[in-house]
Amino acid sequence: MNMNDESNDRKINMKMLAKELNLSIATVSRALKDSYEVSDQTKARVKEAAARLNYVVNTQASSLRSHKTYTLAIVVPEIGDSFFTQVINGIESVADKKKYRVLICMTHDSYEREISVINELTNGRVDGVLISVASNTRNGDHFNALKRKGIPILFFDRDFKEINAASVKTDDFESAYNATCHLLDNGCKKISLITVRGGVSIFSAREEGYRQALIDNHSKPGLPDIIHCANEHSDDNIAMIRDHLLKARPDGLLLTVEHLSTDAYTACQLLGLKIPADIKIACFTTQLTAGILNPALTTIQQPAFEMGQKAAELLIEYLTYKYIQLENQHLVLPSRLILRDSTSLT
Amino acid sequence: MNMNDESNDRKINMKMLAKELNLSIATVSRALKDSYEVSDQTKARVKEAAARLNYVVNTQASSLRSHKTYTLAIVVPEIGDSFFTQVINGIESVADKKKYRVLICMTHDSYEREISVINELTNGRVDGVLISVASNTRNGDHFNALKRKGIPILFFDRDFKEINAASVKTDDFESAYNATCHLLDNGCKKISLITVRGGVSIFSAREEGYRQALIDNHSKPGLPDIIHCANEHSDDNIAMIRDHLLKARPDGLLLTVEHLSTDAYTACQLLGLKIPADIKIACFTTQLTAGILNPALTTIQQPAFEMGQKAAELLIEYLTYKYIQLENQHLVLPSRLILRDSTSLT
DNA sequence: TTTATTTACGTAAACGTTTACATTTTAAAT
DNA sequence: ATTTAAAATGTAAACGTTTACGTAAATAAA
Repeated sequence: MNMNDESNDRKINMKMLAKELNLSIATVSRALKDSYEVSDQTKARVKEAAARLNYVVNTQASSLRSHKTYTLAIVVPEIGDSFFTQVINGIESVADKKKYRVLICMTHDSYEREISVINELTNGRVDGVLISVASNTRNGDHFNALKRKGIPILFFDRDFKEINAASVKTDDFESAYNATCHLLDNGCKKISLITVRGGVSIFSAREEGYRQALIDNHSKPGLPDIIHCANEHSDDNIAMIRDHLLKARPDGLLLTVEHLSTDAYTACQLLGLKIPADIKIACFTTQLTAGILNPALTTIQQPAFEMGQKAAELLIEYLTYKYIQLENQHLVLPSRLILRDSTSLT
Repeated sequence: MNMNDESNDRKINMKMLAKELNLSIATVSRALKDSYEVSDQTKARVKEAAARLNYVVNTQASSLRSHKTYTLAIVVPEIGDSFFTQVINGIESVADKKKYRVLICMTHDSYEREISVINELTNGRVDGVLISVASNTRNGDHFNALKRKGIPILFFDRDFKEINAASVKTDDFESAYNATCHLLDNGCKKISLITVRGGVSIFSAREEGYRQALIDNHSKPGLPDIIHCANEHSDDNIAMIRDHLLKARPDGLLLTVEHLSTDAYTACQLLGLKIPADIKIACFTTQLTAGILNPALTTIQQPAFEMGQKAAELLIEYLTYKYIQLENQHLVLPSRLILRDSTSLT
């Protein structure tokens, strides 16, 4: 590698390509975009030179001028959650095919951070936003601001119902209902729901499914029994669950969110409770490790990857041909109840 | 909300702010950046108006002009891996403080995708790149191209040794050595290493640690015994491990990467092998679920979050004050061996 | 008072694209 | 050969910032 290499490589733009080829910048730009206005021969020349000189378009200049970024924002509470990870992979898989990029943003499940993340996105960095809202989001002004700037929004999994926007969700009510029935069928008399604080609709839907299953099965007094944890893995959660196990003595637990499985298992361990003999547990999660836990965990497995795919397809469809009425699109994908040892008959 | 709101909100830029305030665009720009060239009174007026009108700077225009993006790229094989997730969170935590954003890119552990991701980043989208290389990356031209464009690069965890660049890693040799010794101490006579294909230096370092521990402890013939899996969770891996368990009959396994734990546990289950009675297992992982597996898994826990923090601090330090010689920075952080039931004496 | 310095602002040229519009070249129609 | 249409290219103005440079007003130094 000589000094020439070094200096040549520093910033090669269309102007240089144009000079190299004795063409105007306009023609170079069009050739690179396969415009019908430029001859095949010129296209070939331009592309050859671009490849040879390692030219890569400056997306900032490009989108500044064209108002198109070919980028989708994905806003999630956390990426340390197998569900969101799989959704992201689903989104990325279709985005990639359609020549879109993704910008992953985390809110750390905080309403305030969500506002600032969304506000940042109003500046034209992205063409659209796919979001799973924070559990304590209590107002949708930031979403409306985004919509008013003409940036379409689509909710996946956790939506915010006051906002009129497209959504892709799972059948939370039904799957919680079915899981509760399964626990009842396998002999549970006293099932508690362990869920998280915050007003996210999917959690209330899961709660409703749990309640309805109890009603339909003539549950004993003292039920429903619901406790609310923090929406992150924590020692407080373990203590809270342990106290509940001691006081209420449930023989079944339905956990509404992935990270609660570790806390619930730990609490049972601390008390010497045997799963499933003393207490049966089912959890909403997509973690692959569920099958090798002690004991293997019965899960309500959501179609996370597919959810991401559907969400991205919908949004990109809208961005490409504006003819679909995005706001009216509401998809519901079915979850699967995967039976494992943690709820088996003893 | 009336029609006025709707239309007012659509695109508010510095020009409009300037007109609203009877100032020049330059003064508005400077006021928003707290330049010493503008009076406190004017700054206050500008900021008030900006807040009132929901102005947010167009980062594309800004970085196009200033050649500063205040964005770091994080390039990882996968985000569905607790280690990378935690590193990302570490990076983000310090980036946030220093007013940097992060752009997360996945290579899906493919050399080809890595090239295209890195090439995309040469166009000025980011100020620097933090990367953990794909396991089959066999050439560093794409990294050199990036460096030649003046974009600094820093490797975390998985580096590419032919490239002269900063790195933040863990003590792979020592921790593999210690884990192997621990297995030997607890009675293992025949320990196999389960690792992944590809020429990433951290895997060879872990392999060397394993080898050296065997040598130092006068291991039996037939050792070292090493098998190479695909670098993703797969049924092939399970089959491969099962075959190995049948043929070689090891009484100890050292797993070099997180996702192998599920495969190894599953393979043992299939063969009816009891952990730790029949076989003891230790694994490099940062997963929280390790403690509730069946049985709880002994882990070499890497300081993932801290690694992210250190990496980001180093890179941002360099970007802010160019006086440190980035390429000469090589940090090694110690891992911790967490003893659990999967390797306990029986 | 005059001159020098400091403070606060304005002007205008970039940054690297895209694209409406104009122009030239080539081919087709008369 | 002339006119008309189509194809290929060029010109120049945007997109929304930042910043070098210039200038006027206010203050300090002479």
